[in-house]
Amino acid sequence: MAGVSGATVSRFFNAPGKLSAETAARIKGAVDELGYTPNLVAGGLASNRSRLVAALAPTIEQSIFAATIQAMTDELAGAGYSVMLGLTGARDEHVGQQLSAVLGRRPDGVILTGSITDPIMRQRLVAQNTPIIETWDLPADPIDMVVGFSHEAVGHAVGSRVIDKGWKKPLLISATGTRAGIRQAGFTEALRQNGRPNPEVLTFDGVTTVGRGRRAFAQAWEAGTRPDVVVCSSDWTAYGVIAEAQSRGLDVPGDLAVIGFGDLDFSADVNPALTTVRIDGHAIGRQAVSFLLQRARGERVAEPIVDVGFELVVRKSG
Amino acid sequence: MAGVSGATVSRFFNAPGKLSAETAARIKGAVDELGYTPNLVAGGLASNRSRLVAALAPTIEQSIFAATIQAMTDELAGAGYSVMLGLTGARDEHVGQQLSAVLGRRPDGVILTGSITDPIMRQRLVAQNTPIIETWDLPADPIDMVVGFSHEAVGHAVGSRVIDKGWKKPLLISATGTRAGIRQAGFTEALRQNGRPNPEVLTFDGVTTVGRGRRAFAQAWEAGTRPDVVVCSSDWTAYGVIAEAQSRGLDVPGDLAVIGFGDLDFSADVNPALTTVRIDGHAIGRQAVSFLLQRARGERVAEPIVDVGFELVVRKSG
DNA sequence: AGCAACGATGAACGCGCTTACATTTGCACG
DNA sequence: CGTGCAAATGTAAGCGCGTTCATCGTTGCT
Repeated sequence: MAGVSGATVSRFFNAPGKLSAETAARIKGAVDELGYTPNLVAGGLASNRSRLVAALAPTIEQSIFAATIQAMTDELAGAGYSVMLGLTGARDEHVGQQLSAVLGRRPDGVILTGSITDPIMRQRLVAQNTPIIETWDLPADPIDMVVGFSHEAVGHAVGSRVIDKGWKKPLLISATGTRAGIRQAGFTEALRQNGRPNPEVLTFDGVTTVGRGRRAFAQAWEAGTRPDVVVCSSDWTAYGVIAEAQSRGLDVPGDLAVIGFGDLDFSADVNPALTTVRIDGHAIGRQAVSFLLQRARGERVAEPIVDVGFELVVRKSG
Repeated sequence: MAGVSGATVSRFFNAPGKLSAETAARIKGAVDELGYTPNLVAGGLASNRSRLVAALAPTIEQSIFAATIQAMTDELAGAGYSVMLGLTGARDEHVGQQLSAVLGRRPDGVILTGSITDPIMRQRLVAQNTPIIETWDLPADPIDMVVGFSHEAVGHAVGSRVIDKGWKKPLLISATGTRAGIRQAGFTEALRQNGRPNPEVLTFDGVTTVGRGRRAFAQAWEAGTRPDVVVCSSDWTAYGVIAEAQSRGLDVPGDLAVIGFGDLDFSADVNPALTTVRIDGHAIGRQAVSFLLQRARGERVAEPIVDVGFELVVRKSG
C-alpha cells in the first residue's frame, strides 16, 4: 500500500532513522489506514530477541514483591519490553513448572525473587544463556546477576536492637520460607553473641496476613507465652500481632514491643506506627531492569552483584 | 538423536496420543538428555496460537485487582498459558501504550479491568479478533465478554445502609477514577431517593493507601467537617480514616462510622473490624479464564456476561 | 493370497518477520 | 562528464516450529 518492500516497513518500526522522511510518511499513512500492528511473535523468531522478560515471584497478593514487579513492569514497558508474570507459590512449589513455561518463550531476561536451589533447574537456566537476575537475596553462589540484600544482616540488626533495648523475652513469629529462616538465624546469632538463649519461635505456613499474625499471637498468648517483644517476618503479621495485643488490653509498645519487616505502604500510618525494616522494592526492580537493558545493549555489567541494603526504621511500635 | 523427524517431535509435545509408546519413549530420552525445550515463539508463529494472554490492570500494588491477577495467573498456568502483565497506571494513562505492546504479540485473549473508553482503542481491539474479557465492571456497551458487577448498585447499597442506620452527615472519601465515580453516583442517588441532600465529597488522585485516607480525613476534620459516617472507595482508605479518627480521640463506630470497599485480606482483622463491600476478586479471575479456555476450545460461550455480584459485609466499624 | 482400512511417520511448505547483501540513486569532486 | 561514495531501498534466505498430505507397514477380513 505504501509502495515499499517489507524490509522497508521493518526498518520503519525498528530503525526509523534509516528511512527518508518521505517514505517514512508514506508508510505511516498506510500503517494508520490499515491499523497495522507488527507481529512481534514473527519478529521475535526472526531476530532471536523476544523482547519479553519473565518475572517470577511467589505471589503478588499481600506481598512485598509487588513493589518490585510494579517497578519492573513500568520500567520495561518504557523500553519496549513486555513482562511475563510467573507466580511460583508461597513456598516456591511451582518454580519448575513456571520456569519451563517461561523458557519456552525464549525471554530476553529472567528476574527471580530469591534463588533457584534445584541444581537441574539451575542447569537449564544457565543453558539458555539469557541474562538472569536474582533479587531479594544475596545468594552465596549466584547464577548471574544479583540485586538484593543480606537477610542474615537484617536478622542481626533486629536482634541487636532487641539487646540494646533490654528486651528479655523475644518471640519470633515467622512464615516458613528460606529467606525468613535466614533472618531468623541472623537474629538468633545476635542474641547468642550477647550470651542470650535462643528466642521462642512460632512459624506458620503460607501467606503472611494480618489474620495469621493475630491468630499466631493469640495462640502463643493462650499457651502462656508472655513476650516483651514480638519480631515478625512481615509487616502484615506485625500489625496482626498489634491488633490482637490491643484487643487483649495490652499497650503497644508499653507492654509489648512489635517489630515487622518490609516497611509496607501502610506501616507508618497505623496506630502505633510500625518499627520495621525498610526494603526498597521499587529500587530493586529498577536496578534489575537497568542490568537487563545494559545486557541487551551488549554492554558488560561491571558490578553485577548489588547490595541495596536495608534500613531499620524505628517508629512507635518498638 | 531419537531417529525421528521434526514432525514426530512436534506431535510428541502437542498430541502425545498419536505416537507409539516406543517412539514416545525414544523422544523422551533424547529430550531429557539434550535438555530440549520447544521454542514456543516459533510454535506460536506456525500455529497462529500464542498461548499468551494479556492481563491489563491499573496497578498491582495496594490493589484490589491483585487477587484477580493472582487467580488468573494460577489458572492459566495450569492450562499451559502464560500471562503478560500490563500495568496501565492508576488513572489508566497507559492503556494505549500497553494495548499496542500487547496486541503485537497476538495474545490468545485479553483480560481488562474496567472498560476501554477510547473508540480508536476499542476499534483496534475488536479488529484483532481475539477473545476480550472486561472485568470489575458491567459496561453498558460490552466489547465481548464481561465478568463484573454493578458499581452503581454497590453505591446504592451503601447509601441505603446509611439511610437505614439514620446517619445524617455522610462524607465520601474517594480516589478519582471512573468506577469509584459510578459508586459515588449510586450512593448519591440512594440518598436522593430518600429526600436527602448530596453528601460531602472529598476526592484525591492516585493510589488508595492508608496514608491517603488518614490525610484526607485529617484535612476534612481541620476544615470543620464533622461527619457521622465516612464512606471510602477502598478498605485501605477506610482504615486510614479509622486510624486518624482514633488518633484524634474519636471512637469508631461510636462517634464515627466508617465503611470501606473491597473486603481486603486484612479488613476483618483490624480494630474495629471493617464494614465493607466484598468483591470476590479470585472468582472474577477464575471465571474470566474459564471463558477464555472455552473460546480456545472453539466453544461458544452461552452467557458471556456474568454479574458476580457483591456483598455488603457488616462488621464493627459501620 | 489379496485388498481395504487404519495407525504411525516423514517430507515439504509456510507462518510474518529480520537481516546480510545487492542494487539503485543522488551528489560532490576532480 | 566520469568516478566514487554514501544513503536509501529491494532481494532473498532463513528463524524453528505446526500442519497437511503422502507414504509405509500392519492388521483383519474375505
